[in-house]
Amino acid sequence: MFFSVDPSNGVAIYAQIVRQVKFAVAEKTLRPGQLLPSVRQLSQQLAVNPNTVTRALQELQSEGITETLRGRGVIVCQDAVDRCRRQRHSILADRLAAALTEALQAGLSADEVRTLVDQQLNSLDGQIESISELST
Amino acid sequence: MFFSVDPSNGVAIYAQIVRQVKFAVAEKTLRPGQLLPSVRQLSQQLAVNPNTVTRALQELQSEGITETLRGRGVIVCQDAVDRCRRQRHSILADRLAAALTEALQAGLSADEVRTLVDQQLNSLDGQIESISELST
Amino acid sequence: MFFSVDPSNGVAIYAQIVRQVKFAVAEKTLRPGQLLPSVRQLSQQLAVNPNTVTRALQELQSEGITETLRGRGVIVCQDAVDRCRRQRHSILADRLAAALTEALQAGLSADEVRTLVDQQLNSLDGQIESISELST
Amino acid sequence: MFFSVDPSNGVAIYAQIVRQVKFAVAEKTLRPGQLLPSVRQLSQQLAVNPNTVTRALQELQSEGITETLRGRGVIVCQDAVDRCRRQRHSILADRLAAALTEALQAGLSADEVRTLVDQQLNSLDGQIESISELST
DNA sequence: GTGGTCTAGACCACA
DNA sequence: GTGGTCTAGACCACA
Repeated sequence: MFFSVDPSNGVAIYAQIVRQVKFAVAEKTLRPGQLLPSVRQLSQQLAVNPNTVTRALQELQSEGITETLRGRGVIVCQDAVDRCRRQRHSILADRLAAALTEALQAGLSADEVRTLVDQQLNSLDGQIESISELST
Repeated sequence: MFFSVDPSNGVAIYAQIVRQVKFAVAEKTLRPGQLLPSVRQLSQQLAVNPNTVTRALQELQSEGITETLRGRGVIVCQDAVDRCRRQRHSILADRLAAALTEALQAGLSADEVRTLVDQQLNSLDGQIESISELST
Repeated sequence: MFFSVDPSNGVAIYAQIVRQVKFAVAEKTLRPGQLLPSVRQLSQQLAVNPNTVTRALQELQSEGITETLRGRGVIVCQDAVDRCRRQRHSILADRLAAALTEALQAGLSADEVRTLVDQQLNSLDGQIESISELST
Repeated sequence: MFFSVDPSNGVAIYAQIVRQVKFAVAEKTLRPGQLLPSVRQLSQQLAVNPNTVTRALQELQSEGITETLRGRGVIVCQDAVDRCRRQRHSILADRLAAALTEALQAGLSADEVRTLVDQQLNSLDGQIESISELST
């Protein structure tokens, strides 16, 4: 359903997985107590090595977002939603801030940046809606 | 004068340097024929290992943006401005698009993203102006 | 100098490494700011795969015991000593408690256990002293 | 009656079951010819998957401690008592030795270890007596 | 030289 | 079927 990974976007693959899981928990697409897709499923779906998925799950577990039930799978912790919500905002804001800073330093004015953002939001918004529809 | 590097922003340091040089050329802050700061100066200014700067200069040279004058230093090529202008737009747009896509996929609406962008532009704009003034 | 690993003692190898590093920090054999042996050195010294060492270092980093200096190595955090001291006691006590519980449940009396402990301490004490001397 | 399992004590669950059966035989809590509790009973009592119990029984059978009577259940072999007694001592001593070695290597003195052992024996001893009473 | 990331694949414990 | 651990080895960024 919902995870995707871009090997060339500068963020480590395992970190992209970590972020998307947190986002899904914040969004309640993934609910406390719910089983994550298995390592094997995820690694196939993302076309990524199982160990890379495992690395992401280790990180999530060490942050107390997920919990392992031996032989059953990995579930979302009861108290993960709040933590994920708080992190979601700062993760997104940090990344946006980095991109915007770069644009301003590159000599664009704030207005030029706003225009660029609007263009992109319009085109992206359409794409993402259609992706969501596809997966329905 | 104008370069800065953020080791934790997901983009390799040498790539950040490459981008900033291209941006400066596109902006005419750095003009064809002009000498770049030396590897030593740059590495000190950025608090970065000289090899990392060298790596960036190799990249710029292989893309035909800069040229080495033996015993003198590294200069911007005559025909680099156009190429840098074209690249600037796509580099910034790609990075913004990646950040915006992530925000939309994380469940924010286009309007929420626009609000976030505005907040950040306002705060960043102030900071960057004051940085520019400092370096004047 | 000081790390050793027993692949067959029921505790995962990476966890044994984690514990020994914490113990060394608690003991001040390893001091804040000091570089750990490199992954390659440790993996050779312990006759263990480098990835296993890396796994241990990830754990230590996620607990805030160590910190990575890119290209330089891994150092002990300034505030790690207290945390390691507190953990050392509980790690040792937990493990001892498990072994002692097992002995009592197996039908030994408290006195029999004490005798067994004394025998072992006497023989072990000698061995460990001689190991320390060897490495001097 | 007497078995208990700790999923987080570093020893595989099936191995904990094997050990406790051997201990019970050594103690004559479980006598030659006597039927063990059924796989279902044991797995319920220990809150463990039946396959894990089965795995333990396979191990016991392959060591000649128990024997299967088709349609009746699993009984203790006639000659198991001596073997279990011999093993009990070495199992307990090995595990204690490992825990004590770790404590000494972690920098505790033999006296500090003895004190720790005494504290624990006192508190454990009480607990285990009360458990035994409960199950009477 | 340093650690970080990723792939490929083995074997184990548990359900 | 599930995840956990470990090995072996590649390639990258940075010092």
